[in-house]
Amino acid sequence: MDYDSSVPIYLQVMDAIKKQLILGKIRPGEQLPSTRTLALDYDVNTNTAARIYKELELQGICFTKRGLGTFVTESTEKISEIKDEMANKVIDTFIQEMSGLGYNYPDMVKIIKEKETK
Amino acid sequence: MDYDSSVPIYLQVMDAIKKQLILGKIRPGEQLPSTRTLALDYDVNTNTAARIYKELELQGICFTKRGLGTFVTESTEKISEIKDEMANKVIDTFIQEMSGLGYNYPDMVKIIKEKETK
DNA sequence: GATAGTGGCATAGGTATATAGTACACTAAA
DNA sequence: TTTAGTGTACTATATACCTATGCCACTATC
Repeated sequence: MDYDSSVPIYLQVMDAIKKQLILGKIRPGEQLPSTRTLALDYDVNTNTAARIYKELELQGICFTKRGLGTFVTESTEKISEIKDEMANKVIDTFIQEMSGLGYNYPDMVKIIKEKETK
Repeated sequence: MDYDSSVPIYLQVMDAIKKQLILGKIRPGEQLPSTRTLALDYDVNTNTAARIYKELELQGICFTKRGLGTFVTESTEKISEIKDEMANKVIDTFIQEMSGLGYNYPDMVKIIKEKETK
């Protein structure tokens, strides 16, 4: 995985995991890799891996059983909630940025449709 | 100005200045505020203000006359170049993020049109 | 009980960002 | 020449992030 040096790594990995959850590549209730394995998978330090799970737990996305491992929430509602939340953030950012650059809604729609055909 | 703590301040101010340029609020060739004034305006340190102009100069957006001040480039082509560059970055990021969340082009268009009516 | 695998914690060091404060060099105008 | 305003440079400090390393506590299994 390539990292954008202007964004903390732990946030980028968190987003990557959340996307896997949203796309169904990780199922509800499923056990996540151990912190040490995650560290290897994403080429980060074990402390960073631990932080990733800790923050995801704060967001209600996973839970931890000490001595056993870390597991994804079983709540499908929570997962679709996360999806809406992430999508809204992306959309709002896009609209705000484009407005700031002088584009209006029809401009945005037009641009996206043009991109589609390419 | 409110700052997003997850993005370096100097980048956020640079973007703000570039937007003013794109929207015509700053004219080609116009003198920019002094580093000390910029620091006051944006509530940052003088060193950070100096860095902002230094980085903008690296991007060809402004130039400095020592002892006189910092001035915006007179090239209108450069300015429209910057606009295209910024817009393309925003658009590509949007499309990539939304695709990663499982949305396709028609979805995106639909969402934006919905936002417009609100 | 011993072992392996899990999360959790503590210490230390490095880098980037931002701040505070000070000082210096250049330019134009009084 | 003096002054005010400009950019530039330097040191020091603080914080966040990331890494490296080691150790401890819990759980399941042998």
